Amino acid sequence: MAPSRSILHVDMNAFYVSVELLRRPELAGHPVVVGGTGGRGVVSAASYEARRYGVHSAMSSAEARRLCPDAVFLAPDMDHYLEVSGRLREVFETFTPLVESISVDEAFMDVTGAMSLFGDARTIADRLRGAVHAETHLACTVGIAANKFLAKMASEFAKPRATREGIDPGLGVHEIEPGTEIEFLAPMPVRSLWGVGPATWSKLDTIGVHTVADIAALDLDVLCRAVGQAHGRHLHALAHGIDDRAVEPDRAAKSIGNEETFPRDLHSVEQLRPHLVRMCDQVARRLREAGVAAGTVMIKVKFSSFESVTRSATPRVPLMTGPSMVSVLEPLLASLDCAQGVRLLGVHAQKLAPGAGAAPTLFGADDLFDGAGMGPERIDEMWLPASRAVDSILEKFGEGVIGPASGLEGPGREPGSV
DNA sequence: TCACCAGTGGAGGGTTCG
DNA sequence: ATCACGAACCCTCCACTG
Repeated sequence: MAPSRSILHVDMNAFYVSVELLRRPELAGHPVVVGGTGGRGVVSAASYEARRYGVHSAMSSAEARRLCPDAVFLAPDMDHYLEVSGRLREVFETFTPLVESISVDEAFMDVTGAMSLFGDARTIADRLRGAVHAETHLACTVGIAANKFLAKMASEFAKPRATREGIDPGLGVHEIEPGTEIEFLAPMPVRSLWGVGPATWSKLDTIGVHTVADIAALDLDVLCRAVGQAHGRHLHALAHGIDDRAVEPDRAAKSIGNEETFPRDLHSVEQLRPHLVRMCDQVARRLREAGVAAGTVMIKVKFSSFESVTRSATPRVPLMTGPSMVSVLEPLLASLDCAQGVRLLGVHAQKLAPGAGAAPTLFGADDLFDGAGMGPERIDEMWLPASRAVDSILEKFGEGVIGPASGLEGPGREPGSV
C-alpha cells in the first residue's frame, strides 16, 4: 500500500484566449476564437462567450464561423503562449519542484511534501490561484486528489462552463476527499474517463457499458477482450479510483516531428521535395537543440481522400542533420502514389538517442562507394559541422536569414506557400 | 532436420489528448 | 462540405534468432 499523496491538477481557463485578451482588453466580454483564421484550419481555443454559441476547440473554422459569425478570430501566437507558460511554471515551482507540465496550459503538482511549508492542499490551491493571478493576470482551475487521474477529474468538475443561458464561473477549486472517490466517479459517463475517446466509447457502448460504475463492476477479462489488454487494465483501475503514475517533472521527449497541411493539394514528388527538405531541416534542428539523434525517421502522407499512411526506416546510426534524413525519407516518399493528391506531409524523428558530439565515423571509406551512393551516416558526418554553424547563425540573427537552398521555391518564399 | 515456440525489434496503423 | 498539429501509447503483423 503506497503512502497517500496530495496531487494538484492546474488547468488554465481558456488559456490562449485569455492571454490574447490581456493584449486586447477591448475584446473582453466578446466571443473570441484563437485559430481558424486560415481556410483549412480549426479552432484552437474559444472564449466562454463564443462557447455559448457551441464553438469549441478542434472544430473546423467554417463551422465556428457559421455558429458565431460575430466572433473575433485571432491567429495563434504560440511563441507568446509558450513564454507565458514558462512564467506559470515558475510560479508553480515556488510551491514545489514536483511540477509536470502536460501541455502549455495544464500541469500536475505533487504537493505532499510542500504541505509542511504552505498548509494543506486546499490552502496551497488557493494561494496558487492568487499567485498565478498576481503574476500573469490569468485565472486557473485547480483539482485536488490522491492521484493524477482523480485530480484531473476534480479540476474538470470545478471548471467554468458556458451554456446557452450564460456562463457558470465554476467552483475554481475542487477536492475529492479520500474515501469519496467511488461515489464521485460512479455516475460519470465512461466518456469522461481519460483514455476513452470515440472509438473506445463505441466499443463499450456495444457491450452495454455506459457509466464508470459499469466499468468498475465489469469482469476484467471481458473488458480486456473489448478494448485490449493494456487499455482494459488501465480503465479498470481508473474506474476504481486507482492511478499509480507518479508526477514526473522532467519527462524527456520520445519523438520530435513537424507536419503541415498545404493550402492546396500537391501531386508529385517534385512538388513535395522542397517541403520535405525544409521540414527535415526543421526537425533536425530541433533534434540538435535537444541534443538527441533520430534512431528511426518517418514520413506521414495524408492524401486528398483523407487516407493517411506512414513509412519509416531505421538507419544503422541515429541521424541529426536535414540532408541525411532527406536521403532516407525521399525514397520512401517516392514509393507512394502522390499523383492522387497530397494534402499533408509530416516528418518525424523517433527512437531518440543521445546525440553524439561530432559523431566520429564508425564506417570505412567503402561506405562512400556502395552502389547507390553515400549512406545517410556519411552524409550526417559531412553535414553536422555546417548544420551546427547554421544553428548558431540562426540563433544570432533570427529565423529565416539562412536555410537549405533546395528548400527554396522561388522569391519571397513563405512557409506553406505553393 | 523439422516443427514448433518464445522473444525481439522493425514497420505500419490506430486512438487519445490538448 | 469539412475535418490542425504534436506527442504518447498500444496493437498487430512480420522477419529473424535460437
